[in-house]
Amino acid sequence: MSKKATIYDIAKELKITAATVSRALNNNPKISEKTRELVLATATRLNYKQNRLAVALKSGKSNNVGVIVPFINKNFFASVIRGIEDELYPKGFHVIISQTHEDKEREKKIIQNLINAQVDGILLSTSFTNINKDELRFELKKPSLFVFFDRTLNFKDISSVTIDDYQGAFDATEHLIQQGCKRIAHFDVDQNIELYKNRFKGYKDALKKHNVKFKGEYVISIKSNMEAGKEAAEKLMKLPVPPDAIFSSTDNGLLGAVKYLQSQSVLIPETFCVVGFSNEPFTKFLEPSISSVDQSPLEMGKMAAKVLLEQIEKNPVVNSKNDVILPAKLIVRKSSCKTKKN
Amino acid sequence: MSKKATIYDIAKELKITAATVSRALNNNPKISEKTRELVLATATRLNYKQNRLAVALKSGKSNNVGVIVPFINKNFFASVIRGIEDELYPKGFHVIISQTHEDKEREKKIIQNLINAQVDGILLSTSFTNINKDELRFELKKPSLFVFFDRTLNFKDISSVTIDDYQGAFDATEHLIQQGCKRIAHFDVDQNIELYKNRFKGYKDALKKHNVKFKGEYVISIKSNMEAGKEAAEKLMKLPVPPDAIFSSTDNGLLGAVKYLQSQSVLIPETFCVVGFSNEPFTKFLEPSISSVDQSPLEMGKMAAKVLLEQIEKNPVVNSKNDVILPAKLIVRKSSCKTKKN
DNA sequence: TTGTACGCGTTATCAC
DNA sequence: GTGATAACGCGTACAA
Repeated sequence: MSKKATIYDIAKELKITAATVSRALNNNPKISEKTRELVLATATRLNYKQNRLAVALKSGKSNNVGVIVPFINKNFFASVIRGIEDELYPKGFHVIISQTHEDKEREKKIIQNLINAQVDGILLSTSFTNINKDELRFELKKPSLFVFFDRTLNFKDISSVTIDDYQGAFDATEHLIQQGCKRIAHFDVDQNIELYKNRFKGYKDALKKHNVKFKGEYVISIKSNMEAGKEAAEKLMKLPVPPDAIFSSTDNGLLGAVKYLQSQSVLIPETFCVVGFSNEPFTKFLEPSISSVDQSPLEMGKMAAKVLLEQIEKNPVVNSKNDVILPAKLIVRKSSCKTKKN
Repeated sequence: MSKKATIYDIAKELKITAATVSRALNNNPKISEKTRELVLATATRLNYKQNRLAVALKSGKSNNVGVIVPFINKNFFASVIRGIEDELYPKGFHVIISQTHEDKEREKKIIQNLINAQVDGILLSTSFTNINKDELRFELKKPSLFVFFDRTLNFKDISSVTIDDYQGAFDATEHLIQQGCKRIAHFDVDQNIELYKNRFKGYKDALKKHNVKFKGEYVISIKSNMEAGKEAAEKLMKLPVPPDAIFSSTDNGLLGAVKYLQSQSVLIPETFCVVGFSNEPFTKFLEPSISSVDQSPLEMGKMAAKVLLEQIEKNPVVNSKNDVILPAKLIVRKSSCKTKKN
């Protein structure tokens, strides 16, 4: 019972050859009913388990897919991975997780590692710090297949799955305007990141459409955490003409701002409205509940997995780029409803 | 550039043997400096990547570890996995994630699958629904190595890493008593699960220690979600003598209760105190902030990984069981501080 | 210091 | 329908 049984053991047991056993196990049509049953029976008796490593080595397909994220214990990424796993597992793929910790060097090493592990593809949400496209570019040179999700880099031949950050930001800002807000501030995170650039653009365009004057001092770049949001809010409220609303590209940053405003007895939403981005779980439970743009992480994960599978199947003939943009959905809650409740 | 380079390709290039190449690549001492450099140079030139599949097949070690959780997109599990990955990745292991969706059959299949994939070990937080120990028992019969975490089953020869649920519950309850609460209710989840049983026991023993009478009608079994907590709170408040505090084994359930109590204008913590379990992120941000017992998921993940690694190293000689119990830490916040602020 | 030969567990291509 | 053999990529005794 100590060693794992192989097809060879089964063969010896039945005085047949390993090839026959393999055929029986794989439902090869050219095999007699009798031997098949015999093989299957002894297989279970010996507690035989197919060695996927050997199959992978032989076939060149590991049936493993690598997933790279900055951190796994962040609601958004955890949910994306959930979507990926839900899509991939039923098709016989395993998901190998790695975290970059926002470290560019680590990201490179992880990619190397996954390629060494012969993964059939890699789903990647790249690190903020990874600005040097060319280095990554080198890694991405086949033979593994990549798909970006959420945090993409703009390569000509690599597919990506994102949400419509521009539209989401546009809708959020327009909603604030329609609620009667006149001076809408914006929390930005990093204009080097495509996704934050798009949100900023959506914000600006919504202002323009409704003839609301854009003011540079209302836009603050912050880190995505409470402290930064708090400081930013403080700065905003000390302006000669403070804003009466914030559209934030980060829920976490907005949270700090909300806490600060409440500590200053600013009434939300009566005199000040806020909308965030990401629809983090806590937004629903706060008092007041926070409006936010949902990123449908589960769908994103599923879609990214689907796109990858397609490319794996048609590999390596076509090099078709496929950029999927999922809709961003504004979730309106109390924090942005001056007019009535919700 | 299309096919992956192998040690054979390097050998041919240099008119030496694959064996020599292998030695050079593995820093075998018995090799000339010259050839080593030559090999290394052509290796990078040909963009050679070691095939971990082949190494694994040859050595019998895949350097992959399977992790099985009910869902990955739950803060607790995501954080445990983060801990596992943080511990394992630097040692050259990859983490393969699978989710059971609380489905017992799926759990069995996943274990099979991981064993087929030749993982070196499995870290498992078992499904609620998996009550039939004997079936799982069958799967667990070597040669793979298992370690349970958080949701354990009581096997005589399988290690586990948990937190001290009993102590955490005891501390939480005692804290409520010390705050002056006289009638402390308890939200239980499922007494079939070891961990909830221990929390219930901690609750009871704390009451006993302080001579607070235990009342059966104050204990309600609920699902771990808001709706269930809401209903339970409603039921409690309609009792002839309603409680003045709740110690809940689930933060999510408690959240529903809090929302209900607030809707009924019950003052928390002035006239009603609550303490939860898990220290979910939202507990910190609510108004009032919710006291909760922290489960240190990161540490749990790291510890589970460590225990597994130890067993992998001494495998297969000793079959030493190692049950690690991490401390549970009560985080006191506003929701349970009748006396002063926090 | 390097080459030879073999095995890890499977599957595929020939034969018979 | 089944057997024999080669091959996937690598590491390692053994020999030279």
